[in-house]
Amino acid sequence: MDTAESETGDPQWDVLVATCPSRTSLARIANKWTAIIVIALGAERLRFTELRTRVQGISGKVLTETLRDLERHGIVARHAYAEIPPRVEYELTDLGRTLFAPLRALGDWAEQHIDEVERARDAYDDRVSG
Amino acid sequence: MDTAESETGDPQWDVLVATCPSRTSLARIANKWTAIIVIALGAERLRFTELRTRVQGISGKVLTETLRDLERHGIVARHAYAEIPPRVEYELTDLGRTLFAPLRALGDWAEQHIDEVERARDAYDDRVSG
DNA sequence: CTGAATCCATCAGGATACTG
DNA sequence: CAGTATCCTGATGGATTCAG
Repeated sequence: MDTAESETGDPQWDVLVATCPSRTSLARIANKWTAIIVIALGAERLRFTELRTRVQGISGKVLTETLRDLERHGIVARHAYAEIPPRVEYELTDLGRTLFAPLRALGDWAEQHIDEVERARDAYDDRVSG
Repeated sequence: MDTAESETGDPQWDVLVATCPSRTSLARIANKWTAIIVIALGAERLRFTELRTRVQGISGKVLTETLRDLERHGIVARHAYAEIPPRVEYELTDLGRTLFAPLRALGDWAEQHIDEVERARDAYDDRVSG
């Protein structure tokens, strides 16, 4: 191992390469809201408002926009029911489910290493301002 | 399994919770440039210009700023040598190395699922504009 | 309830020029 | 070489209001 372009071919598709289309894809998934939304939808299919409740702190506008774009990228599926009042449910697609583990891992990292990160941050700020 | 707060305790540190400090942390790591930089540094310690060359498309300013913040979060270590011309090398800290696998996984995902994503995008755009 | 539309503040990030 | 300092633009994202 392991520069990842060793024997499978396609060395041109490398996120380090600026022109690589996977860059666009990475920009979409390596994102705070994407991560949190995919994590929230990992457990269960949710309707708009439930989702908004779980993903605390997100505005309706941003949730809508992010969901639209995730839908466009084939990561989330949108199910609208012609009822009154309207009901719209969101769930991960098969593709989206393959993304759950990596993003959940990222969320876990953030949760598990909080202390170390905060200590590092305090130490750094001391070094700089102190 | 597995809502992850099952038996280890600390259910309050959940990225879904807006006030959770891990949010800040997640925002820092779930980011395009962070992912690419950590991936680039995963293989080897690099000096500024080498890094800038590998992380194609990043401006000097953004690279500097991102590295500073990663240093502050304890993810990257900066080694400056008092030489002329100056030499500064960056490498992942121990903490940063624990972040490599999750972010590399995200990069791999982007590279491996490019085709599916692009197909989904085309289909979506057809549905909308067509 | 879902979400489109609008307005507005903030910020990410690029270009350029300059310094030790 | 490795930055810092400015300036500037477009994107991000929050708040609010309105509509189906």
